[in-house]
Amino acid sequence: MPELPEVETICRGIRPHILDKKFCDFWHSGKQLRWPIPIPAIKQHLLGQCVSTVTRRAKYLLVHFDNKALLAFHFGMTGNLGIFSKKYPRATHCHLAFTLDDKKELRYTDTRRFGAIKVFGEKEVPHIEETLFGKTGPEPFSQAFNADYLLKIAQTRKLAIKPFIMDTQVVAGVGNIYANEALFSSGIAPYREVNTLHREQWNTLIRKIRETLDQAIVCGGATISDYVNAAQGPGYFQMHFKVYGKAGEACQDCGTILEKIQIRGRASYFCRKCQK
DNA sequence: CAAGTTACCTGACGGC
DNA sequence: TGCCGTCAGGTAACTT
Repeated sequence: MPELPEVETICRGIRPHILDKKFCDFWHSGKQLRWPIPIPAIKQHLLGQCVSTVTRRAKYLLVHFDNKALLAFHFGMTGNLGIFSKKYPRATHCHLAFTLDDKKELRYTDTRRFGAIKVFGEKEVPHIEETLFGKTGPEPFSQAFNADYLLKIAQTRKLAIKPFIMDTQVVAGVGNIYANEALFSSGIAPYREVNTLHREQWNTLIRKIRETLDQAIVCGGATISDYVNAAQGPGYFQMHFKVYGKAGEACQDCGTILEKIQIRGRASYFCRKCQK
């Protein structure tokens, strides 16, 4: 899916197009996403309302309305949002479309339908930090994501570092691609058990996770497979991966052939010499 | 409680 | 050409 940088890119891309616009009508495909599309809540809380802000939390994109209601999108593996002219035919896997008062449409597409859409009314919104994000860890750019925190939660666990940093309860927004990239940049092997990492390594990893995500956001989100940014163009620049998808190629730092292994069922790419 | 496995769904790709 | 297996950005419900 869109990992954090892609969600951030979609967020920044659609924000100027929907800010202060009214949600006048909607259409849906009738297909289920991870959960059913909440038709009654859309009618009750969103129609006739204007967008006040558009934000991101973890891998969720959040559309806030003047009546305090909230529309939350999760993109799963293949979800995306875009602004289209009403005349432009809907894509095959478009599952939800909102007509705005400028006659344009905000369209959600999702080939694999692993994504999710939730609506919260005014009375539910104050509780989403417990309901929607109750088990979600700190944002990677927040002060709460620090070495003390990681040392504390890692000391009793023997999990490999890669699934650990991909765990949304540990830190929000780091998926498979950027976990691989940040670990390479940190010189830490993906299978390294978390209770063996020292404070200095955690500090390096925190810094590299932030740098990796930040660079990807600057690049407009990675351009991979069917991901297209909210402006419907490719990422502004091709995000350059150092290890992801590069098994069999030479490490850019030492020339060793990069390897691919499975960790917890996820493809993990690394350099055996540079990462310990 | 931690950690491993499976399921959800479609499409692209490689081998035969 | 087509059939089959494998794999893909994520998450949550299972089991061990």
